Amino acid sequence: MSTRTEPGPRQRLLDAAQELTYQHGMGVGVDALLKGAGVARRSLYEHFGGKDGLITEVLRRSAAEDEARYRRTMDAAGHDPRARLLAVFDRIGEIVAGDGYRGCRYLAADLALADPEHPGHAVTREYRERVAALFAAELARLGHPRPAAAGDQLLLLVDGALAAGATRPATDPAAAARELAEQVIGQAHDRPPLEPRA
Amino acid sequence: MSTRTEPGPRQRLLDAAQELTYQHGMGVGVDALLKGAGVARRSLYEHFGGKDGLITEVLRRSAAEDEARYRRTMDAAGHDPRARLLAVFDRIGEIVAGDGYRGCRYLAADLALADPEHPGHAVTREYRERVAALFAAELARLGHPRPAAAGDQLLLLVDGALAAGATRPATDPAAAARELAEQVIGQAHDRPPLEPRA
DNA sequence: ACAGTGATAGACCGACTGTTCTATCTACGA
DNA sequence: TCGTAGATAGAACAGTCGGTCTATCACTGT
Repeated sequence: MSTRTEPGPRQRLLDAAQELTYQHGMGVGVDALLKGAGVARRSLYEHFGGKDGLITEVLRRSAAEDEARYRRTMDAAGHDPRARLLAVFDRIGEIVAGDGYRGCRYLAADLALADPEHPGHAVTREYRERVAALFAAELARLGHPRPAAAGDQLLLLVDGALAAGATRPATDPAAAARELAEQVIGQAHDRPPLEPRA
Repeated sequence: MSTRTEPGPRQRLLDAAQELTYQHGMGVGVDALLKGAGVARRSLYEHFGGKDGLITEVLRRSAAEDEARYRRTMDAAGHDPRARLLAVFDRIGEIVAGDGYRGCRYLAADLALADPEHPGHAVTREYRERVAALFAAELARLGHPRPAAAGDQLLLLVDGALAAGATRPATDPAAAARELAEQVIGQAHDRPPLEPRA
């Protein structure tokens, strides 16, 4: 009955945390999150149980958004699986060139959350599986002999490009990854099916 | 005159910090570092000026060690540039499969040190340039038409494999990266060979 | 009119942060 | 033997951490 004129504390908290954890890392203080959201301290603990809960929820929402973005980018590229996959790397080029780009949020989260039991890890893991499956589905449509393995390769290229985009932006990593992605995709056409299940 | 029977506080501090910052991230407390090194509090500030100085020095030393390791791995593979480059990916496969593997230390440092002015960033940046140059030199020996760009591609594959090794170890990312590295290296010849090597 | 609900502000907590300090001990050189 | 340098232990600093608490305000439906 609200959420129309104003987002409400929970939404504001998620929005602020999504932005602040990305810009300043997972180490941002609770106070900064509260001030950024304009929200009472108590609201955080009532809605998310604590900082870890908030972070996990931020990762979950980001992952859903980013997966949807992948799908939209691919859909905008038409029906040809090859064009759809390459469009991903073009999009990554834009993202990496953006002003506020500070590296892949999920990789940063996995590296920063030292505790392997942190629920955030499960979120990032499942997100990667979904993206890899997204790629594999296109490759399967192309008749690729190893769609799953090649999908993993594409995800590796994506992660590499996102990492290099943060550390060596001058080398145009998205274009470099795109070139290699073409090789991966090309294996669907002019390469014999090697071994089934390598 | 010393350093023979016992490493001395400075060395012990570097050793402990190298280990602890990798295992628990850059967020480890000073107390943990001191306890891990068995060193007095004051020694840290006399030798390194503070935690940031220690971290920077740890990155510097790690980078020197890892660059030397790259060279050793390549030298052990003989003289053929192709074999020397691929040996790197085989080595990464071993590293990633190791028990204590927790991701690339330099990428983690860049993502964790939110302050872009932190001196650690310069260390990691120069390290990556040296490694990329290392690759480019081998590619030039192979007569690759774009050794610098291809060296960047190999570094992207390395970073992607190291990242995926931390987040999706079951997908054998080193092998996936190695396959793509073969494509990069293969461009040195007039015709892309396309001969499956797996 | 009134209780219920959810949000607010902000004091407060113990634990921990990086840092500075004094004081003591030990080893080496003059 | 004495002085100095370097290392030690550990108290203490102000600040921040994540989290709990009380109290107040605004809105809602009955």
